[in-house]
Amino acid sequence: MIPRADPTARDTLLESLNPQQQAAVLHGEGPLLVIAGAGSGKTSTLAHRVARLVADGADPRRLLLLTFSRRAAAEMGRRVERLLARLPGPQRASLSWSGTFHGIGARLLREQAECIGLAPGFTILDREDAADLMGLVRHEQGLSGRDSRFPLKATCLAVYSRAVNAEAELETVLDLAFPWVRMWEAELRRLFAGYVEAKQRQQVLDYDDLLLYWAQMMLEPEIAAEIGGRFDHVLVDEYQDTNRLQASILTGLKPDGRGVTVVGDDAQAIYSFRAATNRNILDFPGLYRPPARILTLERNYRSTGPILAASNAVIALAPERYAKDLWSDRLSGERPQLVTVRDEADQARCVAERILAHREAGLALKEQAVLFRTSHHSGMLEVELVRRNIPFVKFGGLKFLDSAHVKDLLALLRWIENPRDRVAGFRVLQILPGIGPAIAGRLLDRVAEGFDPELALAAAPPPARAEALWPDFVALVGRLHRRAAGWPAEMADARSWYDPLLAERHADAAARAADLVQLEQIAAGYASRERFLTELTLDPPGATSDEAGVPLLDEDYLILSTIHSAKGQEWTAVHVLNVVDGCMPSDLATGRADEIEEERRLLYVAMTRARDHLALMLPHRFYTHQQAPTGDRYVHAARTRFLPPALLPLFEEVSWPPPARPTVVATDSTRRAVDIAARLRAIWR
DNA sequence: CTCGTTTATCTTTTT
DNA sequence: GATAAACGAG
Repeated sequence: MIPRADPTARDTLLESLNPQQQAAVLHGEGPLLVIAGAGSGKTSTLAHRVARLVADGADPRRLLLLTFSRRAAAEMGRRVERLLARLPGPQRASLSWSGTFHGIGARLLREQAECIGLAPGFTILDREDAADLMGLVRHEQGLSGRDSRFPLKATCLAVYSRAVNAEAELETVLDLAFPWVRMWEAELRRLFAGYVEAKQRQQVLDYDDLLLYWAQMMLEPEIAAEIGGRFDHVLVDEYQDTNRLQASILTGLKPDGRGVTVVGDDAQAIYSFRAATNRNILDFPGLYRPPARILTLERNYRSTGPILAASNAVIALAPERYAKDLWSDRLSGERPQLVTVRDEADQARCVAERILAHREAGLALKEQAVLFRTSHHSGMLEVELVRRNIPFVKFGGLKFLDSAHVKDLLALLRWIENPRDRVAGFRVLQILPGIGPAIAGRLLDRVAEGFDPELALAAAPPPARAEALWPDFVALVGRLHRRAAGWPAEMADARSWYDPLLAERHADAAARAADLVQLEQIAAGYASRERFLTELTLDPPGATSDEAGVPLLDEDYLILSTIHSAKGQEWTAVHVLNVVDGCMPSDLATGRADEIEEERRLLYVAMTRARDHLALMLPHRFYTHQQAPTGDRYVHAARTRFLPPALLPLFEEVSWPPPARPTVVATDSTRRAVDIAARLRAIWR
């Protein structure tokens, strides 16, 4: 039992908080719902609550902190650690149960595997691996080919995932979210059954299984009591982004709501495509007797008055939401800007220039961010930034783990860790020349039957074209299987086997080999092969930058991020790209009213990331990526429907390039000449 | 059977 | 501009 801390520690904790925040921090044992507006100190309040509980004697090892996204989890963990470090008294154990739902789920399942009939050595499929497995089953069931156009493996996985996460019938999911594959219902059902069987046979779990098995496990009264009893408090951040499955996990952990705190903001719900539902927030209070207490944080500490006014106006047009009015006393004369540019190329140039101007004015690149709806929207800007030597880090689109060579090497490790993992084995065997799907399949069958993959492979007739490489490969499998070299030395072993093959397979082998060196360095940071594989799939390196590699932490760099990945973050200056109809709302999401509402909240989230400076970019036309055989390339875009004329007075409208230039037709070539000059100068910089 | 080439289709956002 | 089916040469 940790001794009660003295009351002064408590007082110090509360000092920096406003009365509403203090109420949330001091609230006792009953269920608590905190509705926290953007920039209202939500994370901070939750972190303070944790610290307060510890100051009052709670054992930090008996606290469970859950979030949806990895970034939020990391941020929360950091804040709590900092606060706990400031508490007086002997060194305190740090939080041992803090992370994403998926991460914590993986830990609990690994631990409880025996009790629920799960192989403790299960491996986890990331989304692409899961899609590959879906593709395999899809092929086996004869759903490929024909004159039919069966949905792609990724689409199949999306449908499956949606059904699982929403705890909904396939029929309903198809009607609501995937009407264009409606006619395949029977085949999809059969496919999903096969997919689930394949996963179980191979002892692999996909992301959804981490929640699904966890939720199922919580239905067993004995296990539920044991696990729930480990935690005195369960705190969930970003509750608006949780889905039915996650809500049922929470109920399973703490049926009576004692010690449960959830924090969220329905105005920032942007994950309904993942089956997140605002019903979780709305229904939360009524789950308990007496109902949960509701506290609202409405004071915004982040943004200036004009930025907040514009953001509030945008969200105020949403037909349905929790009533909540954010206010700020951060005065400023600067309204957010609506910057009209000709096209995406100009948008890239303009944003780059404005960012440099901010930096000239003393604002570090790290204090600035560029946000966009989809990952590829930043493509042109990335080119422009590289050209101007502006370092940046991009969040949202993974490249490192997605690249073929990295996946190859990881597949090898995963297959050794779990020889029944067919997706991994399939991939590994086909690295060898002369081995294609058919031979690989046969070899995998042999491996699955035996206990020792080395013996199974050695007994197999070496495929003709792979004959020369075969003995080395079999020996490597044996060493890895027996863990001869130990971790992380096996990583080097595997890499030295793969390196020469890489040279044959790819022209740019040098760059790829460098990636693998980096992977090996990352691997060295993990205690074991199993931990490495699990944690890398659940928490992959989130950022990619240009080929130069991820900048060192102390360097200055600009942040590029999808709006989804930007949630919970804030910057002094924010640019939002493509605030036009077709991008926001995305023309893929203009089907149903609730989809459009989610896009509105997305814009709201983007705008409320800004502290002092906010610019929304409006290119007059933008390039659509080969949408249809109609071949239309440039689309004329209008300002997003979320900014109707009535809201324009809240913004300052500017256009770029400034209209000062005489409007001769030749402006085009003049400006191009200026760009080339800049490029030439940049060569020597 | 493998593997390179050719053709038609579909594309968000995250764990 | 990636993915998957289909074709054709070894």
